[in-house]
Amino acid sequence: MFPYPSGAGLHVGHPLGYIASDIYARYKRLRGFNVLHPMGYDAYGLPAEQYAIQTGQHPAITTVNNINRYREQLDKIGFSFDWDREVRTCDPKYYHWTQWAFQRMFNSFYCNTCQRAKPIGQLISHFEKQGTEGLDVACSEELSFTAEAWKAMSEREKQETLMNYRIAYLGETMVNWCPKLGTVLANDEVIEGVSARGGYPVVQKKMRQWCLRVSAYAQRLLDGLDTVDWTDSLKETQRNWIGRSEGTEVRFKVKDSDLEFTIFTTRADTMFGVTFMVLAPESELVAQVTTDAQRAEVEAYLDRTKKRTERERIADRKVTGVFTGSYAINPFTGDAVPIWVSDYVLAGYGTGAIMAVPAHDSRDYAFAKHFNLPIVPLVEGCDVSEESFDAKEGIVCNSPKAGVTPYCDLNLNGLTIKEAIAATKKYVKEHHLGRVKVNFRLRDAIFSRQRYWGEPFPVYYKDGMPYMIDESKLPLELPEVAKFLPTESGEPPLGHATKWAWDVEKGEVVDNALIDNRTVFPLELNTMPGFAGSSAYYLRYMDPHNDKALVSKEADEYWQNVDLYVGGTEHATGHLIYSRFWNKFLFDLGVSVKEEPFQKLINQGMIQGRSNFVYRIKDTNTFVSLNLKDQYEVTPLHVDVNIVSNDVLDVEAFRNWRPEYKDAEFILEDGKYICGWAVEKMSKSMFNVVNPDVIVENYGADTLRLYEMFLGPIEQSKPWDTNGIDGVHRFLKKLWALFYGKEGWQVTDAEPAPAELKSLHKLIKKVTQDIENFSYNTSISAFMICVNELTSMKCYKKAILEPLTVVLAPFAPHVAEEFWHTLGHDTTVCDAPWPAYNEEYLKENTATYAISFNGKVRYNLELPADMPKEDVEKTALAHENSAKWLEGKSVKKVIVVPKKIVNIVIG
RNA sequence: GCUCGAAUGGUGGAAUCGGUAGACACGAAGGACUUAAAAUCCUUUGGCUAUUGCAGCUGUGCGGGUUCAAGUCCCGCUUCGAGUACCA
Repeated sequence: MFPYPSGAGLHVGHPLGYIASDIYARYKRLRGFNVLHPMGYDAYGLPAEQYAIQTGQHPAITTVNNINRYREQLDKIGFSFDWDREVRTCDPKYYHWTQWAFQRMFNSFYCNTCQRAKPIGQLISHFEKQGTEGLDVACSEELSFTAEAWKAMSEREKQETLMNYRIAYLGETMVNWCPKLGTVLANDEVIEGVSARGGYPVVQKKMRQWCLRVSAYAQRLLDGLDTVDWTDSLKETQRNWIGRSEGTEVRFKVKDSDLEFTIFTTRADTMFGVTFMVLAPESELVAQVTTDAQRAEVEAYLDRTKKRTERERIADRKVTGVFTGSYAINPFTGDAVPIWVSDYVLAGYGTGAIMAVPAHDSRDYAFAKHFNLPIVPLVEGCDVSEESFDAKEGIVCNSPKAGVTPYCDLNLNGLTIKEAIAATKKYVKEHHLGRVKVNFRLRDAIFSRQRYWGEPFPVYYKDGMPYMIDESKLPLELPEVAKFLPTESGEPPLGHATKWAWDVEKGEVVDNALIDNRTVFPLELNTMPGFAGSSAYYLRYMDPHNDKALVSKEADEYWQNVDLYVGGTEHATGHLIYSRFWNKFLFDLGVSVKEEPFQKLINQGMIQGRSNFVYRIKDTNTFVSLNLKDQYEVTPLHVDVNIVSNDVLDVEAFRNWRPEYKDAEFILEDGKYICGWAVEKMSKSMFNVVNPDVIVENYGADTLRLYEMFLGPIEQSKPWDTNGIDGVHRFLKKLWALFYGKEGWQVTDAEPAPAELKSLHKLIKKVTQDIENFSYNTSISAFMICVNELTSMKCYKKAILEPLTVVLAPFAPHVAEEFWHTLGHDTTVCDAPWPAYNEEYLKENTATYAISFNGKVRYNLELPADMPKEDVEKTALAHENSAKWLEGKSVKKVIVVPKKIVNIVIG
């Protein structure tokens, strides 16, 4: 995953994933593969713009500076990136194709029957021939009109109608509005009611916004997860986010009225236990069903809920609601049940109306208890006096109730819940009471941002409706503005641009003054969100300089999709959903050859900071060492980890660190000041940031690479602790000592001994297997063992060191390169072939068997390695040591385990 | 609440199919070399009891179970982490 180049530069945690993929890339190259290992920058984003607002510095300048700093830092670590393929999302040559894809989405609709996107022209001809008859397509709302009605529509009406079907569409939707940031945010950019960036409050607001019909792809996004090699937990996160739910829609008539409305339920089996209905406050039905007697009360309630922000609703989950005065007729019982309004029903999910079955739904139960509504249990033997019975298991009863004349001929009594759901679905279908329906939690993505630093939309407005500028005129470049803030009239920052109008005839951007709404029209003022540019960048790497297409057919067919993608789990419900959606759309267009963009995904863990503390005695400038601090009243204070070594404070450095500590006094233990420590986020304010540049300067790039990998499994989050780095650094020095003795270069051409070959081949085998499993930390252990063995055997023979150098190359490329030249090669180590290991060398002559009795190991026995199982058994039983364990007992059976264990079971 | 994952020495972590738990590394203790320091090397290092009996017992969050054999499998808990949350 390419990085967002932030102003803080890289800390030691950022390169982790890049080191892991670099090792894999180098390994695959050594095995003879053509590897595409690229790098680029996700260069549009809020921080550069916020910085611009504060300082006036143009975000483009900030961004370039940050990129240069990133590049400098990355280069120090020695990555084998193919920099010729670098992409930057803010480069017009790049966002040309972001805009292009958006236009294609605008000009497409989603056909549910064939489960793919199609050109909007096909939809128009369908309308011309038969209106909406026989149409099964993704849409914002179900429309129904005839061919004649379509033809009678004005141009504007037609455009409005098409909006309902386009994959990129302008929609009037409830959005997450962040007043502080002055922009809307996507669902994944809001966490617990506040913005992910900055933590500012977010409110719900209705706005006309560009949206992407991601929901149309919900089923494919779900199914595709079965075809990719990702961790189960990440797939599970995406499944939850997509939230497929199979259920039934049922129509309820309103008593004494022509009105009817539809509810969605996954528990069709509970139709006989409905005791009231609930509408979402935002539902249009509320006004229609409210009786005059209740009107004042209902309106007061709506008013109150509107004022509550998302955050307040989360924080305070009191049961609230109001009766509308109307009743609905249950189509299964004929009963009239009251219709209520409550904010526990969401307008955005299902139909915005529910049937309440308090006996079997905890939320309905709480509501019923609060307003004293009846509760009818429907499962044999369940107790609903204290809480609802939500489990989907048991035998149905009371459906219908005994002794009541049946209203319909459906009887669910005696069925299991599963059977009852199926039976009800069947009944609903046959009697046209509703339909079987699959709902998804996944919503369409809101695609407009009221910001400056993002891709401009290639869109102009005519008669209030959006039109795409000609595809051949792309890219539409981001204009200059005087200010990066919203305008006085509340328009986005692009409202400040003076040259931001589109001349259709000339096909170019012209001055706003020329707008005449005949040939010159105003351009869109919103920009695209961060995920626009980061959704298809991997395709661009395959063919980065192509100005005719996002990617050529040849390049795409050659490289296909990403074999190995490395990045954090924090993108599970953002980038990794959008990217999959975007790629599936391009797949439908025939642009991408693979339906899933990322075949294998590895989630690298976060590197946390390891903070150090000093303890100041209250009201003094005296600091007390960790293990003596309990004798005083102390305040723990963060101290810069760079002046602490193995938790021992450099007292002098501390006095010089900040002026207020110049005269600090210390209470030491064993002559040292020991600091406390804690694992926290790596951040400036905790003084625990470790810069990779400093590590490279002190130990070299290879030590940094090795240590980052040695720290633990890639997937795991772990604190950075510079202390352990000496271990891997020592390993490199020992290896160096094999090549260069005290008298210098000492590699010989002598024939290697069997023990030396064994050591080498053990290493090659282990490293080969480990790299394939991304278990780099254990590989490095294997290197250390091998080098220790070779050192103790004083083996510095070329036949051993040469293959060793090659397998080391992915991990420590600089050192390996140096050795490779020393060994007399004028090629680079990257061109070497990966050495094969020979099992012959690994074979043992003798094997040590652990002889155990009833699972307890008692003694060891040396036997020839190729001794047959039966002979091992006999020898073990016959051995003199066995006699004392067998005394007075009989042998029940003997088990010889491949791992050289003989277990003798005795009675 | 629901879903998923994890728990192993002072620390990071090994243990691939159920087969001698603690590889490798850090830290710590002791020693060699050195005027001294750095660097390097050697020894010890889960706990307990021994240590001129060189071994024994115990031990992978807790309680059970399966098995000749469990860190690993099964059942029931505890704690921590991640995701998600009036989704009907």
